[in-house]
Amino acid sequence: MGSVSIREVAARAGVSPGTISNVLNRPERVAPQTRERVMRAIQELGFVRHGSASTLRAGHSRTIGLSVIDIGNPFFTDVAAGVEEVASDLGYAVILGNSAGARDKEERNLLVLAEQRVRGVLITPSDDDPARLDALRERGIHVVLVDHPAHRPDQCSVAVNDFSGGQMAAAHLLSLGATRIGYVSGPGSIRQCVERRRGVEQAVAAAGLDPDEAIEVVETPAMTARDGQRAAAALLAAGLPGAVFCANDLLALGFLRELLRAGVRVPRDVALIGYDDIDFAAASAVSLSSVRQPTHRLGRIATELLLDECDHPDTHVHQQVMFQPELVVRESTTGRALAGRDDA
Amino acid sequence: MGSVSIREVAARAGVSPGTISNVLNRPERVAPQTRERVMRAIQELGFVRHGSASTLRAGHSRTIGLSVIDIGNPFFTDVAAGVEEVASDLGYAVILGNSAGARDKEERNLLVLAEQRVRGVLITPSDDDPARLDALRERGIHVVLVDHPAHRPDQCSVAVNDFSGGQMAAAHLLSLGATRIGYVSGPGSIRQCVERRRGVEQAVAAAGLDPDEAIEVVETPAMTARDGQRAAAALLAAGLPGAVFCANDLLALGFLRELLRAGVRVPRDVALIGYDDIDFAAASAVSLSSVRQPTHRLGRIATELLLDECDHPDTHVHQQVMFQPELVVRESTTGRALAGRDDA
DNA sequence: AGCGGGTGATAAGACGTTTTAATACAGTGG
DNA sequence: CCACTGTATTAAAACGTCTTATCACCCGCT
Repeated sequence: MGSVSIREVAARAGVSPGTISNVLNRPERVAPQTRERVMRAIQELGFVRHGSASTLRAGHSRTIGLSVIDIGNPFFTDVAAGVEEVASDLGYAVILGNSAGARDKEERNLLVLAEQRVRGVLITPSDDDPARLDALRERGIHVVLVDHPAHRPDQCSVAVNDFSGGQMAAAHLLSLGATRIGYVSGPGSIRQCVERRRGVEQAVAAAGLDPDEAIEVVETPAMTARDGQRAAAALLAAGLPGAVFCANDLLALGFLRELLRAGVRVPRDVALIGYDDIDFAAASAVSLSSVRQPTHRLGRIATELLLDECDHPDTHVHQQVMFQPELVVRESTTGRALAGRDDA
Repeated sequence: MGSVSIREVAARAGVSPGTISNVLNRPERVAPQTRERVMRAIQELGFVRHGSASTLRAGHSRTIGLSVIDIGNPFFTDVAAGVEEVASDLGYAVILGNSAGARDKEERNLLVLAEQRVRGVLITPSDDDPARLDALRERGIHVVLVDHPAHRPDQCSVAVNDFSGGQMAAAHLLSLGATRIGYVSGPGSIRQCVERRRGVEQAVAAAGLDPDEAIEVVETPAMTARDGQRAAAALLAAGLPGAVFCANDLLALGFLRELLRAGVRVPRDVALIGYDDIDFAAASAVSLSSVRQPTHRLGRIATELLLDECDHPDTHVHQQVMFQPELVVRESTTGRALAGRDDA
């Protein structure tokens, strides 16, 4: 039942426990010969450092938390993959929390992270309330916002311009001759949904239309394909606009599916565009136009900022990074079959 | 800079530190009135238990590890969602590791988990070598295999019959009149791929064909859509069989995409079936036949087994759970448009 | 009054690591 | 031969919690 401690390694190598610790944490301070001997003892005994003891004494861990809204959404798994790459490279482990859009779940997850004394947290907040995050910061846990611009200059964030993305999507639909746009939004509490909507309104206004009349908004409780299906059913009953913009691709794919099931032709009867440009968007029944975000980079850069903040708190300067999204046009808004991603 | 310790809470509540610990861990042993007072002190001071100190002293944590092969695969995120639900309910946190199919990455992740002194590990091994897992068990870390049947009776596992699934898929293709089947396999090191292939061989033999002649195998380095696309390109060059079975849906979706791009009609020219029945399978350009697995349950049950093993080691009995997969027929093998999942 | 049993709370010693200050030692220049 | 500098190592004190044994107290009973 082998919990080998630093002590036994020390005995085996004929040195003091402190030296083992030095080999582990500042190898350069210990003579090559001793180092070698210690390494061998570690190998032979199968020693594995007790992370908790280390964290307890050192006052901080080599762990960061990642809190996302929906781990079932490829957007977030792409982000997570980017996070994991960087963290892993710098020797940090990642604890993943899925808030599923529920505020209390998010809160529970953050509590767990606080208990684990994570070094920092990457979070896509499920609402706009900064109180919880300030509480973390007061505990000495660094926080970087992901896919959410920081309001204040004393914190890091990495985001993509959602207003602009909404504008692009709507402008594209308008350029196809649409005069009425359905906007399938996620929960009104999610900032991204609100921003994209503002973008739509702006584009509609710029086209000389009245936003109140030209935009039909459907709010869904979450942002899954199922919610998209339901939204489509609702709009089919209420009167379908000739152009629809869904706040993410999962919604759009569900929406599309319901339309096809009902015999609606896309894009002939309805032009449809999603958001995120997840991999599956290009492969759907009618390939889906979308607004692409640099997902993977989002994760990478957020993690780099966070770990810089953790490891070099004195030289670190807070940054609010803002990317620009990119319109990707496919069949669902043009009818041109197999208009694929250029990099595919 | 608020690290409030149990000590300060004790002072505030006018009791000893030991009592705080009791309130936290065995509330029933402390008088309701004192408990109340302590709770208030905890609230007022914003105390958060130091997980590492707790783990160090108690000898075990409230954390489990989950190691998967590809977090970008919806199959695994579905599993992860199930895991997270159960773990969270029982007060456990989940540390997620993505091996990306690489053995050394998996090893690194397991090391991190061992350092964190996780209570147990749920793992879908990326190869069939039991040594690493035995090493974990020797450290007192419980291990449950996910999507991988245990060879020995002294460990828990939750799996789905891959042999049977491969058989189903192949039998289905054969029933359509195919005489030659392409099998797009993932890496040969992955057990699931091998089992499914064995199923295919069995089905082919049962149909009176010679497996060596009737089956064309393409091994891919990983199991992503991109690999599927490459496989399709390869088979297009080498001569496409009239029926193709991909070892998972990501491969199949990529495969499908490349076929359509090349002007091949599905299912008329090629019948195509995938595996896993991820959500996106039903929504693809030509909706994808697949072999459905009870993904979410896989995660839930594996976690229940693991935590039972952790929390009740004396009464726990090891189980090897084996589910049966289910054939889901859609357009890509029948041409019947919009043959959807019955629950959609 | 004395005794036994039960309940609640406490004191103090771990747990395994990191870190600080101290020590030993070899080499160098005077 | 001494004082000094540096380098390599060590001893010992933390870190915050849990836990074991102990203690104080009250109640009811003889």
